[in-house]
Amino acid sequence: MPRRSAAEAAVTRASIVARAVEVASVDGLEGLTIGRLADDLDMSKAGIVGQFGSKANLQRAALDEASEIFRREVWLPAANEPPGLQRLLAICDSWIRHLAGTAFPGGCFWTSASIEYDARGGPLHAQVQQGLRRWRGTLRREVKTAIENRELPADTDPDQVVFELQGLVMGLNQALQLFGDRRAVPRARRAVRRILELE
Amino acid sequence: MPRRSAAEAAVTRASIVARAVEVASVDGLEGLTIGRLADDLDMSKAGIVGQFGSKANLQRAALDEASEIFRREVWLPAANEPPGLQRLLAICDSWIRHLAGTAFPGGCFWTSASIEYDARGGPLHAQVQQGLRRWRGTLRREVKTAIENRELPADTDPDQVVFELQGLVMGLNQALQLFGDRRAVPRARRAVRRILELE
DNA sequence: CCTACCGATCGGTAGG
DNA sequence: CCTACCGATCGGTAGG
Repeated sequence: MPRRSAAEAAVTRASIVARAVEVASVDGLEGLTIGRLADDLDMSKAGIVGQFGSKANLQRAALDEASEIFRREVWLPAANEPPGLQRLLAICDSWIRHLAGTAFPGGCFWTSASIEYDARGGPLHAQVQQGLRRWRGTLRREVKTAIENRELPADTDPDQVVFELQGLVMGLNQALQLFGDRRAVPRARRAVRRILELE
Repeated sequence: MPRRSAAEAAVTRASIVARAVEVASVDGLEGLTIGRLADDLDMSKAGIVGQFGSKANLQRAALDEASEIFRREVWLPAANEPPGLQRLLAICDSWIRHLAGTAFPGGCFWTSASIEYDARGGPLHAQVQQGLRRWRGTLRREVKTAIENRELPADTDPDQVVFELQGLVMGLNQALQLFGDRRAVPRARRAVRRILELE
């Protein structure tokens, strides 16, 4: 018999994950510790371990939650646009807005996770790789549709565009987080138009 | 009286720093631990602490060494080129070669350090910020010279170019490290030409 | 979800 | 640069 109802446990779990996302966005997923989380949330370490079984599961849950936030802030606002250039531009718009906003105190969660696990093995490496690979696929699909729609030049290379957009966003994140330079936001918007050869 | 000569101590110190750079490039500067380093080098923890005084000093030394490697691999090969577009292109060339090479097992040291400290306070935040700010200044100077030389269009925005180049390199690092995608190297070269409007 | 506890490892010190 | 040691914290378990 659990000491709390399933509903109460779910609320607790959600609050743990929310705090874990905040901490990880600043200190990294490897910087998460169960003890600090317990302290922040005024609960015992065992209470946290009991919910997730292990630190690795907690990290996975935090990455899943960050994923969901990204989907909500970046993909969903663009999902209703017509496929092709219009949706691609909407995605870039909400993507830049997402980075300029306050979703994560430590900046782009995926960029951090990518750097953290790009040279490390383990399950989190695979999860990060898979998430980013999927996002690249989403972008590539829209570029391809835009080419088919003749909204972009026929000789556009979708992989080149996706590559350049991904880098752009990482540069924006650095300018905003490391230098606090808000001028990077209009620069990023301008770079999007240049990458798509719209100016 | 030291137990070893100053020359011996310097050799030891250099070997510690070299290993610290390797470890930090994979696990981050925060992932460095004195104990692991001592193990890797078959020496005692006290031997390491004795050389640096504290973990923070060891991290600083590792970042300084990474800085020196960057200077040697990226700046020096371009330093003899005439200022302006030619030197800028040489820098981009050696920069891309540096990232595609094996200088650091975990990929671009500065990108990792930037992500690690962009939302954290402390002395390493300042050191990373200063190093990257200086590099941006170097790039901007070459862009400005290229404009004065009429090698780039008069309406080129140096800060825009620097911003885009910096992002490009971060994207290249992700493609190479997280995805092991060597096709990103020619893509990066092409993106340089696009950013500078040379194609 | 709590208290009480485990062995391992952390950064660092004392003293030679 | 070593041995021996410090208190603090790590992830995690036992039992309620």
